[in-house]
Amino acid sequence: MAARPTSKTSESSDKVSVICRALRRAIIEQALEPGAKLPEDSLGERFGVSRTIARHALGQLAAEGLVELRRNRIAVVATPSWQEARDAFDIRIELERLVVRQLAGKLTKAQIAELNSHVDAEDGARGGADAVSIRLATEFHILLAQMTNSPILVRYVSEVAYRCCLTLSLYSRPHSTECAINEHRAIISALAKGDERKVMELMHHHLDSVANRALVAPTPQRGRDLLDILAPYADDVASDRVVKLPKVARRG
Amino acid sequence: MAARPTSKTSESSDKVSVICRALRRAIIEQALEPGAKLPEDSLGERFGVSRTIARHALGQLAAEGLVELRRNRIAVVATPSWQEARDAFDIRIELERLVVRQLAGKLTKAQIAELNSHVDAEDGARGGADAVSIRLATEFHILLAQMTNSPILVRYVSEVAYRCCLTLSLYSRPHSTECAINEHRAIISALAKGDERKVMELMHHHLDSVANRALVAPTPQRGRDLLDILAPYADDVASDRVVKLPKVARRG
DNA sequence: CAAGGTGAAACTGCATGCAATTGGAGCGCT
DNA sequence: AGCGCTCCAATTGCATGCAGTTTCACCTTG
Repeated sequence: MAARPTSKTSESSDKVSVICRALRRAIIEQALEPGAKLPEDSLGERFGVSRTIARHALGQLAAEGLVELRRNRIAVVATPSWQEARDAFDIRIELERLVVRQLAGKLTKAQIAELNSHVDAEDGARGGADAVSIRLATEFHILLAQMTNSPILVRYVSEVAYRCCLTLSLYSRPHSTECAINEHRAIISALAKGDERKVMELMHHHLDSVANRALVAPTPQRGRDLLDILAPYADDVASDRVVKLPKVARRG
Repeated sequence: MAARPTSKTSESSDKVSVICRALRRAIIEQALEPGAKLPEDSLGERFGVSRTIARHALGQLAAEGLVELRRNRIAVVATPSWQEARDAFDIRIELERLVVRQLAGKLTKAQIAELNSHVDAEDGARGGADAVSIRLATEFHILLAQMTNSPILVRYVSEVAYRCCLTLSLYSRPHSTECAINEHRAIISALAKGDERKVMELMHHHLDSVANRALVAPTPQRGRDLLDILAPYADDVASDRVVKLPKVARRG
């Protein structure tokens, strides 16, 4: 069970994939906030490709849930509801428990070293920008998933982790990354020991506490803006077209 | 918790989405076998759209893992390895346990009726084509997922279920759908009773037995064709380009 | 007859062009 | 000012065109 052939369907060095990666990163580092507009033209211009390609990339990202695509409208960075955020974390917990269950006691020394050095990097970035810390923390989980050698699992864990990352920028308050790092270390050590139960419990607790720390409250009223609040009520109206709102402060 | 707004990012009535749905269905009903070629031109012609659209659809399906896309080559219906099939089922088990856990004891009478009538339909189709039985069985699981009102969960369960469906056509022997139907009924009844533990156990057992019945053996030799058998050996060669095979019977 | 080379057809990768839709600034009316 | 209307720039939806790559039938050669 040393090494399975790695890639197959995903992410070659297509221009499309390049743009996807760039946007994904920009989104999880919060350079692009939820709701940010992503016009095909501008994207194409910025990346030096035609609209066709930019459009295709947006399609992929929409499939991953990072981007919202509405017919005839400018694509925007996704703005998951609080409930969706919670759902994403629930799914993530199950998937990552599966990851560590498969990994417990099966890691090579080299892999453990790789994990440790990643956490060291997380540690080193503690003083820097929040965005980088978040990205590194996310990448730790993806790194774990990759060690299962299961492309499907990698894909799902990555996707759901990115989504969670996205929600952090919406609902999170300034957080201390410190304990998360310690939890990462604890997980590595339990993995090395091969204690399956323990590591699953650790991962569960880790993600659950991240979720609880991040997703502060059901936010009954302080949703992002009017549109979000009214969205459910719009179901009765013909399409998803809201009635027509008086001018109101919108974020850029 | 009556009804959350349904769609958002996914599957409007784009031409692209239409094609995706059509192909997805064709694939899971095995009208398109794994390995079948999907040239953009032909697709476009058949669905009365341009290559651009067909291409975009293929991109989406590739993101779902139903189609394999290799640069400059004709897209083909995915041919998952046995290991990937097993991985898919493992993930599916976790996801669907999550589904029924969320659903236990929370279904309305109408929903239970809907589930029952679906299983009746499965029952009715027992005499007919295998393809239809398989599709209906898969749709039962997707129906369950939809009742969670969690779009993310719906998406992942659907995707992974389709993938599993695909693997069935590769590695399955003629199977009896009968017991699967009974298991579906048992799940409904446990859901209605609200017995969370029981229903999770039932679902686990159900999927596990489907997987074990389907994924017969590591299939050391009887892979689909020469190319598959040789694929691992091709890793040493420069790219993924196999050495050059003597002419040999290929399907198609 | 098998192995290898060759050219045309098939196909993909990508850009561009055109029609249709949207959104928002500006204007007039109250 | 507030509200509604109109019209134009911005933007998307989609088809088509061209260049580069792959595939495959056919032909040549040993």
